[in-house]
Formats: sequence, C-alpha cells, structure tokens
Amino acid sequence: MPGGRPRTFDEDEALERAVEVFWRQGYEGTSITDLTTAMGVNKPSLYSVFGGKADLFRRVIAHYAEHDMAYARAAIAEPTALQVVQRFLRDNVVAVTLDDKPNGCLSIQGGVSCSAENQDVAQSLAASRLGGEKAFADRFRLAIDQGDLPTNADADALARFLMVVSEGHAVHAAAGVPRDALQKSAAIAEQAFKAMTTV
Amino acid sequence: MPGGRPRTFDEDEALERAVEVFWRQGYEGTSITDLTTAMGVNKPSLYSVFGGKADLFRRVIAHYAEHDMAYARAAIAEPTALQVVQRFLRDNVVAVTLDDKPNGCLSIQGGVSCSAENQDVAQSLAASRLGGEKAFADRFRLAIDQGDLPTNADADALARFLMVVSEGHAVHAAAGVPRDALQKSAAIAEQAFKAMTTV
DNA sequence: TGGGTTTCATACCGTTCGGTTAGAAACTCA
DNA sequence: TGAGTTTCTAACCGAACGGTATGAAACCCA
Repeated sequence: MPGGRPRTFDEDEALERAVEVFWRQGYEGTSITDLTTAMGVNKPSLYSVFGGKADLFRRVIAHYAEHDMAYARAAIAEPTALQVVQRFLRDNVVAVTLDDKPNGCLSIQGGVSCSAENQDVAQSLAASRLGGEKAFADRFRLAIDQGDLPTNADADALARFLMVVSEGHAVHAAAGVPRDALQKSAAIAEQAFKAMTTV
Repeated sequence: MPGGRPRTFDEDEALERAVEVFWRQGYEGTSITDLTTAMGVNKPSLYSVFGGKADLFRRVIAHYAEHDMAYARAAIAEPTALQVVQRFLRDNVVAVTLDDKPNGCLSIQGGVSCSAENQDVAQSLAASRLGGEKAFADRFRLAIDQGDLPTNADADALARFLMVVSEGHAVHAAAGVPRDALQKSAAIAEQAFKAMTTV
C-alpha cells in the first residue's frame, strides 16, 4: 500500500480553522462551503477525512474542550475553593476576549438554539456545559469536606452561579464588550462568592 | 374600497406565534415554512402583511421587548437600587422559565452568532441588550446622586454584572435548568450587589 | 517506467431555502 | 347580481444547502 497523492492540508490545522468558523458563526450559520474555504480542504476530502458536518462538529467540540477550555480544568486544580473561583473567573474573561480567536465561547455560540432537526446539537452543547458545572460542584463539595468551605455552603448553587457568570461573560464578549469591562464584572462575582462562603 | 376575502388569521396572534418560533429556534434555525405553519398564515400573506423574514423578525423583536421584557422596565422603576436589583433578578428568573413560553430569552436565543450574511441580526440583538444595560447604569447613577448608593459605587460595572447574570440565567434556562435552581444563583448575585454597595 | 493508491478539482445529485406569480375563492358594496 | 377588492391555494423561481460520483493528477514502490 504505497502512499498516493499528498494532501494539501494539515489535518490538525484544518480542524482548528473549523473550530474558528463554528465558533464565529454557530452550527447552523456555517455552511460546508464556509468550512472548505476556511480549512483549505476540498469537499470530497472533508467528507472522507472528517465525515459529514455533524461529525466534524463533534470533533470540533472535542478539540475546543481539550485546548480552549483547558483553563477551566487548571482552575479546578487550584488548592483552595477561593483560588479555584478567582482563577476561573479571571481566565474565563481572558479566554472569551482573545485577540486571535473569536470573541465568546464556542459552547454557547455554537448553538444555544437550533432548528427542530438540529436540536441534538444544542442539547449536546448544553449537556457539556452542565458537565462542567458538575465538576465545579464536586470540587466545592471536596472543599467543604476539607474544611476549606463552611459546612453550610451550597456547592451546587455556587457552581451554578459560577457557570452562569461565565456564560454571561461569553455572551457579553460576543457582543463586543472589552476585556477590562468584563474584569470588573468578574470582580463583583468574586465578592459574591466570598460573601456566600464566609462563616 | 370594499373589503375582500377575509383573513383566516389574526395579525397579533400570528405575530405571537412567530415570537415563539424565533425564540425556540433562533433566526437562522427558523424557516419560512416553520413560520407559516406555526402562524397559520399562508406564504403570500406573510410577505404582504409582515414583509420578508428579516422584517418579520424586527417586528417580533419589538413585540417581545414590549411584552415579554416589560418586567425589566418595571424593575427599573422600583424606588431603591437594591429593590431594582432584587425585582429584576427575581422576575428575570421567572421570565426565562415560564411554562407556556420557550425557556430562555429571545434576545439571546434569537441569534448570539450568525452566518456572515446575517451578522446584522446578531449585532442588533446585542445592541438592544447593551441598551438595557445602559438603562440600569443610568438608574444606578441616579441612585448615587440620591444618596441611595455610595458615591464610590461603579454604576456601569454593577449594571454589567446584572446583565451578565441575567444572560447566564437565560442560557441556563434554555439548557433546561429548572426555576428553583436559578433562584439560588440569583440569590448569590443579590449578595454580590449588597456586598459591593455597602459602605 | 508502470501499476497501485490517494487526493485533487469539478460537476452533479435531490432537497430546501427565501421569495414570487397566477388564478380561484370569498368578501363588500352598488 | 355583478364589479371591485383582498386573501386564498398552488405552482413556481433561482440560489444555496448537505452530500456524492467521476476522472485526472500526484505520489510510492517495484
């Protein structure tokens, strides 16, 4: 099995271009032509290498979660609950206002609402966000066990509030609100966390 | 000018149906067929009465702002800044989790991101949200002038935080998170406001 | 150099998109 | 009843959609 005609694109680079297109335009706002143009991949190759639009989107989501959401996992690994919150809020604001990426968050821009036939896209994105929320809740429960947070702290509610704020920042960033403006909002959210977890 | 064949639909009712479809599926996720089916209006009538899809969407947004966002104007009219915040947060959570309407907020579901040719839809929605934020900021500035809020309060940042939380609640509600869960998040946001405005 | 293999560019598939046209149907008024 | 008006149903428009087939081009290996 010799090696045929060489590809004119790098698979990983092409995938990253696809991430940006879906991020900027959402699932339904992105056409195959948008993708082939941005990725530098011709149509038949796109289908043979990445599968159809829905398959490609799944790979895009996975790539985004691994690379562009790494800051969230890093935040969860911080030693104290307050540091978890501080780092997540700070890095989230940075992540949704990067110069070389679309503003906002793919998990939201990708499709908060879709046509009837693409409801599964919106639902899978929603499920992944709620998965992140659960990770924070588990982290806060651990903090309660460790005495890092008071026993009357509501781990679920705190995690939910944290995700709510990050989603709001993503929506705001997508609307063009600059980073420093979001940082002030994040500072207020941080105060809320402190107020709710001080004995 | 006698009156020809009678319409089989009521214009206001049809518009309200259109609101729900756009609310649930977004601008780009909604087809003309989706609209004519839900509205009970045939295609030529839709075009003669409401204009094209973009014109209809503008009327939908206006109708939504007037009826489904009335709670925000009512909140701003409350006598004190804290009451403004409390009422807005509480009524917002209710508004995004109504049984007889889609979950979430049309201003976000309508299109946080669109294809290149429909960027104006996303931008006009974003602009209207930021307009609401400015109304809250003005209200907080008034409160500072009246001595209702401390002089070192940051009216812009507080308004932004408030809108961020409401947007996050809308995203969460669209994902199916129930009302009581959002109310706990809103309670935390309220604590943040108190912490930031206590002398 | 010539078979085997893979990707290339291009044309094509049926379907759906937003939007329009043609003519029948249902009303008011004289 | 019949002229005038409006909305109805239904067929139609070009363009774009997601996805596929075809055949030439570019590689490896013998």
